[in-house]
Amino acid sequence: MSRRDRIRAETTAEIKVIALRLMAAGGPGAISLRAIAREMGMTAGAIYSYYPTRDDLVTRLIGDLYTELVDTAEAARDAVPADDPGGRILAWAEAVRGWALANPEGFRLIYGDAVPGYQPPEDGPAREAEHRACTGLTGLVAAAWPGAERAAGSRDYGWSDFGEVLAEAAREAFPGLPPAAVALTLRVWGRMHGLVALEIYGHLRALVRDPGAVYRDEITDLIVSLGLTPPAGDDRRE
Amino acid sequence: MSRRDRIRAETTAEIKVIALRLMAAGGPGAISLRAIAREMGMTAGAIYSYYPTRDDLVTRLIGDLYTELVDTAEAARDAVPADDPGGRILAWAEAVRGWALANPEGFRLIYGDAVPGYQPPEDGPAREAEHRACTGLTGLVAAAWPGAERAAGSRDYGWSDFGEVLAEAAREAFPGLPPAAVALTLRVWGRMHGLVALEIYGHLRALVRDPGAVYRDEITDLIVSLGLTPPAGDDRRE
DNA sequence: ATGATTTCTGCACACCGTTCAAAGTTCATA
DNA sequence: TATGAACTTTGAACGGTGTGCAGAAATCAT
Repeated sequence: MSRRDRIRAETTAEIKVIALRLMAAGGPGAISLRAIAREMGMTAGAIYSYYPTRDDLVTRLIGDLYTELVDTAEAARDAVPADDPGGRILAWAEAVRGWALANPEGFRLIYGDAVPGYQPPEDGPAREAEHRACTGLTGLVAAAWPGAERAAGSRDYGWSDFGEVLAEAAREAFPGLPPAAVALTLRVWGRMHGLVALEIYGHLRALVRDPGAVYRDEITDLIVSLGLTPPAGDDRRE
Repeated sequence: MSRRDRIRAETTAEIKVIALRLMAAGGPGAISLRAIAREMGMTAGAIYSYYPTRDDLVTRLIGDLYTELVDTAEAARDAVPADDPGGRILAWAEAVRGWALANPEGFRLIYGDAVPGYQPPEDGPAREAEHRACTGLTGLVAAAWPGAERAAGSRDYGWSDFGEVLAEAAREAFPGLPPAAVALTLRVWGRMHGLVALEIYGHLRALVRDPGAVYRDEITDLIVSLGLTPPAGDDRRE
């Protein structure tokens, strides 16, 4: 690796770091090539040597952030013994919410309108992270299977109901798991996502004092509905 | 009402209509004063006679859209007899999702990043519509009470846990309803919101062929968890 | 040391929201 | 009906944005 390659890698990374800082400070809209270049003592045009366009930079950012989010969730899950599937679900959910609260702009970048006109690419690190998240959630549901079967509803799903990538991955990672479990996984995802999205976008701010308590109730109910026993948290508000 | 007032009202409305069309066509980011003025054969500066700033226009748009969404949901609910609370919940949920699919950019405007740097005001039509939505949902939960009590979790909530406006409204509209029911209402909201948000923002696109079926399963499960009987829909996929 | 490759500048273009003086228009009133 | 006030619109300006491109500058391989 030549000296120039090293410097190039450093510059590429520095751009991303500054972009992240700008985003954390002023929201996704504050990510401007000119502002980045200004902080680096460069001209805006110079950035085009590292990222072909602004959206590519945003794409990379989303990939990094999503990966970080999934890393956090996986780590939280793995901190709970595998023989406590309910605890693992709660850990995952709380990790996601915690990360979202700590990185609200990151959450918006991942799950909201990144930038006006931004179109997420079909693949790339972000999709890969989302795939990891999906697999992780499927694992949580699989750990509750077949006890959770009664929560899966009576509709009969087939593998053809799902995208090839997801179906393939689910069948390989969790042999014997029926398609209905994957549908349930998506519902679990939605359930973990809903309240956090509302909270991050400020829709709960004026309504409830401790959104975390409501979220915890929701996840606890989710765990119970999967036929698992939720961790014995104190039922009092924090 | 003078002639000038009439023309002014028409112009004010036309600006909003064009803004809506631009948004539907190119997303929230396509709402530009210059583009609006261009379509109206005016100059951008002229718009400032009608809206003090661009964000005010967006705020009005959000108010209109949110009101439309809540109107739709309420109408769908009222089309189901009151002695079928489960059916009313399903109707509300499906109406919300249907509206979101028909107006994805509107949904983004309401529940996502409207525009980079946009800060939603504390009050206004949007907050009022959100308040109506909240009340509507509380009504749906109230209709399931006290049967739904077991879904409310064991945490003990007090009225002080909620915003004054919400607490006041809930106590007045549904006397005797305990605070725990309001917490449950927020959870119901989150549950209705999660999958729709994921779908609108494209996170389910590559994963599942018929997100509507999964959503219906989720809402059905929600209805059951409230101790109600869901409408007897056919269990087959559409 | 030379030639190729990469990086960066500086300028240009087109777009954006916003402001403002001046011109144009409408309206109420004397 | 004439006049003055109120309102609307223009057009230019300012500062901001992403994006291209010619050419200068720096770096690297040979």
